[in-house]
Amino acid sequence: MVQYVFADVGREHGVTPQQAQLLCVLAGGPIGMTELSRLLHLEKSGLTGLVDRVERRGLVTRVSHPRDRRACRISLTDEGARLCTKVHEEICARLDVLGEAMPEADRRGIATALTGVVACYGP
Amino acid sequence: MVQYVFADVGREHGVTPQQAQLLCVLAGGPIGMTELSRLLHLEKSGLTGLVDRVERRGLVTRVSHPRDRRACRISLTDEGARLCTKVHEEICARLDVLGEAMPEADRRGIATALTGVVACYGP
DNA sequence: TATTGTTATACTCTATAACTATA
DNA sequence: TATAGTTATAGAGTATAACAATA
Repeated sequence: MVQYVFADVGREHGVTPQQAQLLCVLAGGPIGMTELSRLLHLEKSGLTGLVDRVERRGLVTRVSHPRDRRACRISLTDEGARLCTKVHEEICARLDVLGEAMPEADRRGIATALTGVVACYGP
Repeated sequence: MVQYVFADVGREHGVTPQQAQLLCVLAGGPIGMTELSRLLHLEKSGLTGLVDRVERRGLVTRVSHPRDRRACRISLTDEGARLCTKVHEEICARLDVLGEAMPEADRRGIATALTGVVACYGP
């Protein structure tokens, strides 16, 4: 259900789930291709195309690394950052609706437990 | 993380996440294309191709409806059922490992709360 | 030599629109 | 007319392998 919310909100803003995920990861600051491919569980070759398509829409740019001329870092443009914020807010709003079906105590319990799992096994 | 487990296990058995999901849905018994497209949040046109590819691998078959000659129902083959069981068990095993990071009480609390949410909003 | 990122290739997934056959 | 499913088309996602440039 979370995936469907992600896909629906993204589609309404003209981005695919993978593109939305890329934007969300970049919200924390620019990242290089190798690190991105690790975070997104994607081969670098596939990432090249994904970044190409999102760059073509003006949502990210490749910024060349000052000291390593092989490398680049992917950075959100202003438009990309705006879209990212909007999509993120909307996803959270719809997920909050799902959360209202359960008692406050359960919500907090789940948050705590899952935070622990992610801390152990997460990215 | 659940998605990654799903993808990893599927790949090790030669099926994509979407194909694995199709097999899992069919584990409950044969289903028609229209109903399947609703369950999988897929357009019928896309479903045709998905079923084609899985059928080509001998994991499902189209069974024609006895009374409505337009319709067919998709059914797991013996091989498909075997693969489905194996993949399902392996996914559960790996997710159990994640669950071990949290106390038994949390696990049960999450199961109960999420079951409630799915009952409200799920498929 | 190892690493960074890209290109080439081949499939798979997905949506839209137009279509066939049957009800 | 309405419904079940397919075909056609176009774009997007993904893995593998080979590659170029730089460290």
